[in-house]
Amino acid sequence: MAYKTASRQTIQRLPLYLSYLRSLPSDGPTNVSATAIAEALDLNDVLVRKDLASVSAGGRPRIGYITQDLIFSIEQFLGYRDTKSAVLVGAGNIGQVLLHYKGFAKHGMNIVAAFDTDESVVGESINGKQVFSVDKLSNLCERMKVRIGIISVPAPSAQEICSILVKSGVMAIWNFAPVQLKVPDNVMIYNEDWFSSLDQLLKHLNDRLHDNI
Amino acid sequence: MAYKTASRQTIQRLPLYLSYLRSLPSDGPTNVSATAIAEALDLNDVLVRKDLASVSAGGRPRIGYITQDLIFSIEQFLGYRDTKSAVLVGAGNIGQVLLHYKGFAKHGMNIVAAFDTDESVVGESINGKQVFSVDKLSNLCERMKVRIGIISVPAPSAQEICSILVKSGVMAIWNFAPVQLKVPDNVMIYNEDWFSSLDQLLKHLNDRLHDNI
DNA sequence: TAGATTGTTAATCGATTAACAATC
DNA sequence: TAGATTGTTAATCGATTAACAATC
Repeated sequence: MAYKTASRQTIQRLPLYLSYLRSLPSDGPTNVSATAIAEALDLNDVLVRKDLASVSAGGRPRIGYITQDLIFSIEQFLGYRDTKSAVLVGAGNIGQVLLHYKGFAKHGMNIVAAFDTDESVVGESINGKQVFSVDKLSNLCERMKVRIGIISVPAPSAQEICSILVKSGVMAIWNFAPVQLKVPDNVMIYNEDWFSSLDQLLKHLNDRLHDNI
Repeated sequence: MAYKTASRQTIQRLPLYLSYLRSLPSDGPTNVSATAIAEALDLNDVLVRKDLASVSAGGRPRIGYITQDLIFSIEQFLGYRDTKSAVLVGAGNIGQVLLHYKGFAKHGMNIVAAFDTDESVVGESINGKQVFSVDKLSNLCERMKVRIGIISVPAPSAQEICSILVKSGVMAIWNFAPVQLKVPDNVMIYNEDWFSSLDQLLKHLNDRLHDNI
């Protein structure tokens, strides 16, 4: 199969299409048109067609795409269809939220273990996931060939944990600590930066309030 | 003062500049060049200058910008310098994390009260913020002219809470529930969509793993 | 057939980068 | 002065949208 690529923007929209397609009634029509998707999501229809072209085998004029095939293609493209293991470090507030999330499986990610330094949490089991001492982190990652690390520790410890993860073979890090982590070029960092969207919200609100004086 | 505007991208970068500027040693030089900022943040220097032009009174050739003035200008532009009140609805896991966050004040936002339906939490105080029954939500928002609502309730209740907030005069909503909320055009929604960045991480990891076969 | 829909090619748009003159 | 730096104007780049031919 030719290797398909997609722009960052396209990858951001694909999950939207997926959730729309999944929301369609299962007893409804088996086909769906790019025009319909575009209208439902308030996007340009050509844009939708271009995005879908980077994922699917293509639709048919007058008919559109076969809904189920499209769902499958998007899931496959995004990698939802083969499960990847992840470790979570920091079983505090945010860590607990993540450990309780049920949606990760649908996205093809499985948290196999949690880690913390706090002795009172170590040994416990949260939503079926065992919490280990951070001492064990490196060893487990290497043994299980874990490629995804989730960092939900306080900011001051984040870099240290990050370095351990990288040394243990982790290739992608999902970072919830408000720190700019330093990693080698071959490791990907995704920062979950709440303040970024808050800042935009506040900026726009501010502008609106001033306009209305 | 002429009304300054900035693109969405610029607004996203301004907080980066701010955090870099704040990180500079206070006993160091009082000036900073766009070139230095650009290098530190791995950006193009002309880009930085353009961004700063939309915020500040301008720098001087050979000297650069006065660090403190620049910090002030960015804070002012982003609206950090006048505090806005917010209410938080849903004092569960994520809600607790947000209530404990200390950084909001620096961004000009203050959570004045929390709300929940769970009787066992109502009446309690989390990090100095009182938790009220949701019944009181509408009344408090109107009385205190609150313009920001933070939704951290489970997905099924999100739309209902959202409607109450909108009816009570809230103009901007920061949504942590994984739901597409419906609001009038004049209300701004900012979704904190964890899955979006997770999807990109997983997609890239997938591509990398396949490349290396 | 007529018309809805796809997919492609060209035009537009906005953001970034390059080139360069102005300045201290 | 020489050179670092700013800010502006033009070129480039990538993404979106428009126009349109192909198809069922």
